[in-house]
Amino acid sequence: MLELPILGLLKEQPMHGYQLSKELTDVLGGFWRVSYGSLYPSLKRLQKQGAVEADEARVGGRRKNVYRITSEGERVFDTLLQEGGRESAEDTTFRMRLAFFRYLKPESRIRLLERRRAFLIERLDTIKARLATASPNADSYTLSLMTHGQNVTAGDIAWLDDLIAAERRQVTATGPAAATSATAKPSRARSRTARRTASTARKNRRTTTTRRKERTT
Amino acid sequence: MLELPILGLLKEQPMHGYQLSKELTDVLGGFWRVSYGSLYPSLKRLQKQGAVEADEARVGGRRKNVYRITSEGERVFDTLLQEGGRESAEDTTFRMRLAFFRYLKPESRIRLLERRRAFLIERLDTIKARLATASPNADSYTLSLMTHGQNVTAGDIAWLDDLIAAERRQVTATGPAAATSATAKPSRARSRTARRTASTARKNRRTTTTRRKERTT
DNA sequence: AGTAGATATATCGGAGCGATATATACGACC
DNA sequence: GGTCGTATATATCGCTCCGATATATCTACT
Repeated sequence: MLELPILGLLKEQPMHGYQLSKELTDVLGGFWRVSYGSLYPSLKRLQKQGAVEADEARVGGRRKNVYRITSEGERVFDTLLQEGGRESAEDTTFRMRLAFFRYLKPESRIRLLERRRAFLIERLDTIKARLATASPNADSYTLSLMTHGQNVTAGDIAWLDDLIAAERRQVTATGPAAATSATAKPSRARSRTARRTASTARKNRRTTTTRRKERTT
Repeated sequence: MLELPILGLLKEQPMHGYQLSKELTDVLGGFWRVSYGSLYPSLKRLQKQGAVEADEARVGGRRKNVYRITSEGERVFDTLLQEGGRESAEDTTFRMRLAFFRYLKPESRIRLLERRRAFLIERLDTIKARLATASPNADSYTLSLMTHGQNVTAGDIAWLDDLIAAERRQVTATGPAAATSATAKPSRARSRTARRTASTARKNRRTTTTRRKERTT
């Protein structure tokens, strides 16, 4: 899954490995920090797969392998952005996808956000069930762990609800049939339309569909 | 670090691999789910290291390797519980430690809680700094990711503050000089003293010599 | 008798990680 | 002028973990 953010960065401009390692740290907002032991093998895999191509450059006596994404790579990127991904790294994978959400059409964004939401609801239910049954004889620290996990999960769901609400608002505002915004992003700089997703909302969640449960905290 | 929860469970009672895989899922409150590809190699490492010993049992025609912790294993457990651990898995490692906090003295608990707190404060500062500098030209989703990360981290810190306060209250209530370990934890750890005398008495002769690899069969 | 599912151990290939090796470039300090 | 520390840059080693899969046996139901 490291392939996803690598290709995502190479979509913006060709880069060499070291530069990628720096920018990859930023792209998820400071979590994540890649290791060279992951990055360089990953680049080789992508190269063998035909998703990237390397041009050797030389600045002074210093060698650089400048990678650029191919059309095959673009296809791989689209696939990774929307599908698959191992469940064990679900949280990380979701963050990676979100970091490149600007390349998705609003409907796809909503689909992924709701898939993630369903996953978290399931996790929340698991925790609740466990808390309900194992409560009497459990260790107090484990109990605290579970309660905290419940709160965090509920908070994550509320956050997703905000994101979903913002996307829906944007779709209906732009016109439900238009939806072209994914194709022509100039660079990583924001699209003005999607800009207020994070800041607004918090008041009018509870959209149209069957939402209840959570919010307990 | 999988060794920590394995030894922690074996401290309570001897178990075979499959049983461990079940209980390991519980021990962290439903997060974590171990894989056999982690568990069995991990058990072999522990065995080679002398931290656990296996007794082959047979129920009907079915073979079981029942593992029991050694005194060396107890020492390894204490070390793992208090020190080291890779930074990349910091979150998971902390959860594992917390799940076995009952084996620590209150002062050690407070020390670990505050170490964790310092780590999270640093993470929070990093996020804040990043938000302050990269704010104007960043992608809105990345921004949202960082803001949410900031909130979650702040929540974690508040949770830790509660845990620390609870520990301190308990220390001063019991008497600052008393500090007898687990101090009235009703939890799952009871009745271990009797069992431990039996098992330690049994293994004292084996410690220094003839560690003959493994008990293959 | 047949089969579905739980119990039980084990290994394979692959991916990520921390550490480390090997260079070059460049400013700072003495 | 030398050299020390830091940043740039690529690459690999050993290890752990993971998902998937193989191989059995036992139980329960059909």
